[in-house]
Formats: sequence, structure tokens, C-alpha cells
Amino acid sequence: MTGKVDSRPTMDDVAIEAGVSQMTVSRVMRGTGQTSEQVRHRVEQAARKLGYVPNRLATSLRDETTPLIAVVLPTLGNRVFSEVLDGITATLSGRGLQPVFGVTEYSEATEEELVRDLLSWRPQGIILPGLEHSDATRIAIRAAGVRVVEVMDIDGDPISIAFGLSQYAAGQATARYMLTKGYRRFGYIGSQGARDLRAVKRFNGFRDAVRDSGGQILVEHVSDGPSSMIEGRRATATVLSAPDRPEAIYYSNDDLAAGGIMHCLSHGVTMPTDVALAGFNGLPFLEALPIQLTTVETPRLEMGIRAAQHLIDDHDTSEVPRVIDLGFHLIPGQTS
Amino acid sequence: MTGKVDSRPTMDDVAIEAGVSQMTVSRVMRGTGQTSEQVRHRVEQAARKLGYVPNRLATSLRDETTPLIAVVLPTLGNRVFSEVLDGITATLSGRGLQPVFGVTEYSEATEEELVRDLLSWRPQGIILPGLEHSDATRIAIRAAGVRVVEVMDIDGDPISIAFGLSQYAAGQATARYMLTKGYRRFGYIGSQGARDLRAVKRFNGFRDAVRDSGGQILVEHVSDGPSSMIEGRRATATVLSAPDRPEAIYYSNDDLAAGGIMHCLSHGVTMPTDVALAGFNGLPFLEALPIQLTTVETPRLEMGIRAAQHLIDDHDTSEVPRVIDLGFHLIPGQTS
DNA sequence: AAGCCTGATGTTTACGTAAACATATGCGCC
DNA sequence: GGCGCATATGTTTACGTAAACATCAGGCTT
Repeated sequence: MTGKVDSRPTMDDVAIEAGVSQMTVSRVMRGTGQTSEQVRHRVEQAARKLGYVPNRLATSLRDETTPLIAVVLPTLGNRVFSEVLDGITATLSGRGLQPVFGVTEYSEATEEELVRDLLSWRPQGIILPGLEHSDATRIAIRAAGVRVVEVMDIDGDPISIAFGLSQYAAGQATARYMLTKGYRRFGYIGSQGARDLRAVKRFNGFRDAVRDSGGQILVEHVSDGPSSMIEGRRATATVLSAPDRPEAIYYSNDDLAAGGIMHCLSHGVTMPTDVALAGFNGLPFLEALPIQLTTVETPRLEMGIRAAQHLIDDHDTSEVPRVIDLGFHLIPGQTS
Repeated sequence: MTGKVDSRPTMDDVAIEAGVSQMTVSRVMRGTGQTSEQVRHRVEQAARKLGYVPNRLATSLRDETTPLIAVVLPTLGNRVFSEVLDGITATLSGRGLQPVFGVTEYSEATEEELVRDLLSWRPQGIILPGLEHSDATRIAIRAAGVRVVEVMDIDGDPISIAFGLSQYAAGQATARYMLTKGYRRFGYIGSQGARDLRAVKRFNGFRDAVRDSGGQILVEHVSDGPSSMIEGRRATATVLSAPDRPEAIYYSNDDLAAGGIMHCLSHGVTMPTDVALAGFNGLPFLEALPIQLTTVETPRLEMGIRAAQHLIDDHDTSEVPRVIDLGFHLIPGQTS
């Protein structure tokens, strides 16, 4: 017996109201199979009257498929990732797919738990940040047989396919550019401790390139918290007041670097003569700075779009793991 | 008969592997009821061996409840909303709740469809931007009997409860501040056509305050696309080259206003003597500007946190509609 | 030693939907 | 005028889980 006062109406309720069977309601709702004009009308009326809303939990359970795409991101505190998410959502919407997501705050343990939770929704696919994941995460994903796309990074072995850029090469390119400008004595400013693995890779590329040319990294200042302009400003003050003051500073991202510019402007430190600066990401807000930062533009939106697109397209799950390099673009600025 | 080669393992599969009944597996998985140490161990082993992942679709269908919170946002293209989302996610995670979300791109029709889609997941609650929604949206939500929180705005009648600020008052406050500084002839620059209803309210507050004091709005420049610094720059150039040039410009948000600052800096227009500027939001990137923008700081993170918190707390659904004013804070800058 | 509780496990059922199969009605055809 | 076929609708079942209820073994009580 259906018709409980308090509960949401089901197809059964609509069926009774319209004087037909539940199956007929199902047919009318989806516009499949054969239905007479008359019945269709009655059912639609009944559905509207009762405020019927289909229950996707039931549909998905029954069909053993969902319109969900799981999305994992390190944080929403950085514009970079909301742009990736933007690309994903824009691509999914209109195709009847919906994102369910969560953030790891750069913790591998959180990622593990999050992935388990997300997979329990039986999503069509999952988008993960970076290529480094715990064994448990990999096993869970493999067992789920779900399609995976990794984004942001291509330095390593993807589970299936990765859309991103070589973080190592980006660091290297930045270093080489600075080296051509004549700088040899560098400082590095980062954040998130060593948890931001892509920042670590960039710095490795930067450091290797510097060392190969006989340059040196005089000081590494990596704070533990999230990156922000104010933190970059503080860190820059510290680094520049050290006895062994660098000629140039490489920042793990634009927020920190912009803070560096703020410090220099407020303290009469001339860029690039007193100190040269370089950041990473090419975020739009850089346009607002009084002086153009040297940075590396990354295909953030495109990574999201391509990742989502890949999950939409019908691909073979057994494909060979591969990486798609979406490249990056060094923007020479006035700070170096 | 279970054990289909291709499909994900279910409790039945684990049960067979462990030589117990499905129900026992369920008990072990959730740690409820009575289970012997021995059986528990066998079941856990079997589950691990088969890579069992619970199916939340089934659980939710069976329990008639989900751990989902639906989130609707106008866009991810503006930092404001990713900050709100950040507040929501941070508050939900750790409580076993998950956000499912979508963006409307400022379209009421899209919102309607999106809300219907989201409600079909039978979420615990739904978070909507603003107080203006189509009748169909309201009806769907009412029928769903789902808990609703509206965020951003408090100028109007909430469906149930709203956490936000008075957009009208914010516009008014900005105008009054500008008026005390002696400006009387104003320009307005907006975007998103008239779709950004909160921007419209702010402008109404601004305009009313200006008119009340005998000032006037000489020009209104509202472009149709999304807001961006570059658009603000273009618009500012246009407005300042008009024959009836305003003494001060009010922008619908900080991105546009920052573009205005860019224009002035590049064209030797001195702020605030040649023209005064004011924005809205108090986004962190303003810190990067060479000159402090007059703006209104909004409690973006807090709106997200409070909204999510309200859905977590056990509230009476039949409560009287009400609005919670989280206030705003005018930041006097160097541009006015 | 019969009765009875307790702890451990099993069986049945319902959640809402949709495929597969079953049934009914009517109409054309030879 | 009976056969067959198309069209419209109904019935059964399964998806995976968990509450409610049923069963069963063993030990304790008197």
C-alpha cells in the first residue's frame, strides 16, 4: 500500500492518481514505448498534481549506471583549481552529467577516504589531481573498474590517462630563462610544506637547471600553510634580509610571487635590478599588478575540459596508460 | 545467482566468499549488531580480497536518505562563488556529507532544470544563490520537502532562511561614502546584462542614495558578458571618453573596478582627483593593486559556512522564513 | 532435566524504477 | 469470420542494502 502522507510521491502514487499501472507512468515519464495520447495526458496531469520527482537513486540502482563524474581537487583556496573545476562543469553540463566532488587539502589520506566515498556512488568516471596516489587509492579505483583521468601533471605514470603539463619542465624553463638573463644566485619560496607535489617537481626542475649551469640555490623558504599574497610578502622580506641575499627568487606560484612584488614596491626594492622574481600559473589577476610578473601560463581551463571530454567520449577502458602534454607558456615579465 | 564476472562485487559475493549470509556481511561492514570475532575476520578478509565497495545507491534507496547536499551557484568564473563553495565544502567534509553541485550561469531557466536534477538525488538540503527563483523552482523545492538555505542576498523573502547581506544597503553605503567625499556626478559599470540580480540591487541602492542627495547618474554601461578586468578596462575607457564625463564610477564588482584602475594608470588619469572609483567584494587580489580600491568587503566564506552549518544542525523544517544579515564592511581606499 | 535467556546468525521484505515478458483490444486481410 | 499483427497496457522481477523478525545452539537456573 502506497500513499503514505509524509513521503515523496512515487510512480505508484502517480499511477493510482491517473488510474494506470506504475509501468505506464514510467513509460510516459521517459517518453519510451507505446502510450496513447489520452493516457499520456492523464499521467502528466497526475504527476504535476502530486509534484512527482523521479528518484534517481532507484533508476541508477536499477540501471547499474549513474550520470555522475567524481572530481577530486587539492583545494578550492587557489584559483587554479576552481578554473579546472569550471572547465569540468562547463563540459559536463548539457550532457546530463553531474559532478560530485571533494577536496583533499593536499592530504593523501584524505584523498584515499574521499575516493572511496565518491566511488560508492558508482560514478561513470573519476578525475584526480596529479599522478601520485596511495596504493589503497589505486586499488580502489582499479577494483571499481571506473574510468580515470588525472589532471595537472604528466611527470610520472598515469593510471590510465593524464592531461597536464610537465611541472619539472616548467621549473626548468623558468630557470633557463632566468639564467639567460644572467642571474646565478637564487632563492626559492614555497608553501604547503612538501605536500604540493607538483610544486616540488617544479622546484626540482628549476634547481637542476640552475645547478647544471653553475648557479646555486642560496635559500629555500617553504612555509607550511596555504599560499597567499600576504605569506609571499612575509617570506620575501625574510629571504631578502638574509645575509646571503639571492639575486632572483622563484616562487611556487603567482600568489606568493605577487606578495613578493608587494614587498619590493613597499620597500623600494627595484625589480629586476635589486632582485628578480618569477612565479607560476599566469593567473588573470596578474594583469592588475603594476608590473608584469615573469611567470608560466598553464592551460587550466583546458585541462578540465579535456578531462571531462575524455570521460564523455566512449573510450576503451583497457587502453594503454598515456599522458597528454597540454604544454605551458613562459611569459617574460618586467620582474626578471 | 551472483558472481557475474564483470560486475562489482556485492555483499552477496562477499557473503559467499566468507561462507556466511549477506546480512552478516552487512552487520560486519557497519559494525552493528552481534558478530563473532571469527566471522568478522573472515568477512573482512573476503571483502578485501574481492575489493568490495558498498553501493550507496542501494543504501540510500533503502534508507530513504542520502548524505548529499545540493549546491547551486551562478558561476565559477568569479572568485566570490568559489569562496562560498569552499566554505560549504570545508564545513560539510568530515561530517560525512557530500556536495553535488551545478552552475546556472545566471539563467533562471538553467537553475530550474538544475534544481530538478539535483533534487532527484534526494539530498538532505539545498543551497541556492539569491532570493529570486522561478515559480517552478519554488514548487519543486516545496514539494521535495527538502531543507533550503539561500545565500548572498537578504533583500527579499527567503523560502526558508537566507544568510547574506543587503545588496541594496551595500550600494547605498558606497554611494553615501562617495557623497561625503564630495562627488555628485556618477557613472556605473556593470556586466552580465541585467541577469546579475544582486548587482542590480546594489546599483538601485547606489542610485537611490545618489538621487536623494541631489547627485546624478550620468552614464550606465552594462555589458552582456561575464565580468573581467579587461572588460572593466574597456568600459572605463568608453565611459571616460563620453562628453558628459562622470567624477566617479561605481562598478558592480572588483574585477571590473580593477580594470578601471588599470585604464587610469595607463592613461595618466589620476585617482581620485580625475576620477574616483569604487568596487564591490573586497577580493584578496586587490592587495596586489598599486592603489587601494574603495570597495565593500563581503563575508563570502562565512556565508558558505553558515549555510552548510544550518543544514547540518537539526532544524525544524516548518520554521518561519527569515533572513540572517551577515553584514558587510566598507573599505575606504585611495581611489575615492 | 525442562525451561529460558543470550548471543550469533539466517530469512524475508521493502525501498523506486525499468527491462522483459505477458496480455488485451482492435483492425485488416484473404 | 478466423488469423495474425500492431498497438496499448499490465505483471513480474531484479538492482544492493538493512530493518524486522525468525531460528538455533549453548549455558544457566531451579
